[in-house]
Amino acid sequence: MIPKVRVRFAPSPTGGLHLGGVRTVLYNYLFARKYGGEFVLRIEDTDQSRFVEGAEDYIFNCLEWCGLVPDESPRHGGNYGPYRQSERKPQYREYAEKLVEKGYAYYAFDTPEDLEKMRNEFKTPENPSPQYDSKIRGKMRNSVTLGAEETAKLLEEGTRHVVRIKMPQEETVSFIDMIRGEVTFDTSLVDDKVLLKADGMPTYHLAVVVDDYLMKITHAFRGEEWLPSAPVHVLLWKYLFGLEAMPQWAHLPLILGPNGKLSKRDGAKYGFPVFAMNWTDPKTNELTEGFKEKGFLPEAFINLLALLGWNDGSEKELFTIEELIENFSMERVHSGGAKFDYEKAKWFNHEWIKKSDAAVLAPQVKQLLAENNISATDEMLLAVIDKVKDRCNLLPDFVQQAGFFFSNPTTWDTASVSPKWNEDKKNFFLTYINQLQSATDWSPVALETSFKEVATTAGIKPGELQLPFRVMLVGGKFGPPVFEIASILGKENTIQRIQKALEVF
RNA sequence: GGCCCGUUCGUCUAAGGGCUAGGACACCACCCUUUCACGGUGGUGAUACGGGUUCGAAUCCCGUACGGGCUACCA
Repeated sequence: MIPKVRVRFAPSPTGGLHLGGVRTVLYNYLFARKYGGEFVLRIEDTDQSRFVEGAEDYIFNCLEWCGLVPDESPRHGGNYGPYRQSERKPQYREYAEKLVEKGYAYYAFDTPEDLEKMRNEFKTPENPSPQYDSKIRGKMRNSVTLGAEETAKLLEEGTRHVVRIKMPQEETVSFIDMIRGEVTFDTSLVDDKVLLKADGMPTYHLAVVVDDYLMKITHAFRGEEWLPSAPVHVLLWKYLFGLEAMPQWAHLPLILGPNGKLSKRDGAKYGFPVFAMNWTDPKTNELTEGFKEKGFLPEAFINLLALLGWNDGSEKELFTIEELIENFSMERVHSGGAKFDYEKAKWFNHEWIKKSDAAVLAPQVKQLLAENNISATDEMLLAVIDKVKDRCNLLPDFVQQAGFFFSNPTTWDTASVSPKWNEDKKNFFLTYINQLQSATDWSPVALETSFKEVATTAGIKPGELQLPFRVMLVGGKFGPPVFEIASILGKENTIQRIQKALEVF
């Protein structure tokens, strides 16, 4: 029987959720949905010193906004809980001790000062960062050097200690990565990573293996930055549960910023967001803007992230989440890192705004307008959104593109009008107002027809009058075709705007 | 420094030995439009380098260069 696909996303709740994290969630989610499996969210909070208030709530909010809701999590429950590693603390020690018993790990009593001393002592230009490895192991205070008796005594006395994996000498560890194929490591070159910390909490290395096993994870996806420690995890699987039970790994390529790996600390300093949603650091109160607040649609955000490192082999670029689920495959994930291109990201959003129904956009647009003290009437709003959404890349663009429909201009781009403004043109508009007063057909076509008739009668080229007309109605040189604007504005408001502008020009 | 991963237009990528290396974003030009967009047409622009293997290499192998990641009792 083929086991049911189970995947997990395991963030540490230490701050904002960035692009790469969301993409990892997305690939997990797509994979789980595609194969009818389950998507688990596990909180990796084994480092209590890095606990950040509100970070877990924030992660859930981001996932909800993205529409990537887990099947199992601290919030959603499930049969493999608890889903916070801090709440699973007791069981890790058991596995760590089992490893020590079998000779695959050992107790180490070195203090942080001892470690620092060791690093300084062995640091050379050729080896700037000495590792606690098989060569150094024999020179430190641990159960390998101290012997059974002394070790037992220290343990008895409650001496602070950690458990380290004893990396074997000159063994080759390899595994098949779903994206990269076979990856090979020489164990002699990997250090004796700490598995259980002095406070009794596991490190990531122990926790990820134990929990993936206990939670019956079948496929483990994570960022490429984990590749160097993969041999440790493979060995732990071998020692503890057997390689047959190990999930299939896929190490996702990194998403790069202008200067390498996009990290949480980069915030918005590149001129584009890196977090899914606004994040305020509770300690410094520093706010980092998110894609949501910047005006991205979640569908667009998901779409652009999916295509950053993956494609379906065709030239299709716009995908709904359903289409992504159907077409996704880990084998088609590109192995090289991808530099994030904000211009293209905006293009994706533009495309999604264009294909979204006005009714879907309406609540958000209304909110945005309200924030700018413009109250939009519902009757007009849908028509307006349909007219202007082609020219909006980000949601806030609607403020400029749609705002003038609901509030009369208070400033006018007179610089574009004045140079060619004259009495004849003013008279034209006076005449046109009269014409409009008695108009019964208020369609764009009718408005344009009468506009041209009056212009021709006055002996002025209609084209020369359109720009002033636009500035009268809009305030500036932007917006949809001018007669469509007038049509939506209605008779009273259109005439009112012309009269007002005539006083200013 | 060591280890690991990677390398096709400026950017994201297609082409799993075989036509003039395709598409998208961005950029430029033209068309449409007497605003700005949308749309349409066209254009500039890439296989890092050197060796092999092969009738034939972007594709397979080796080396070099470059880029990235890791090198914590962080994840």
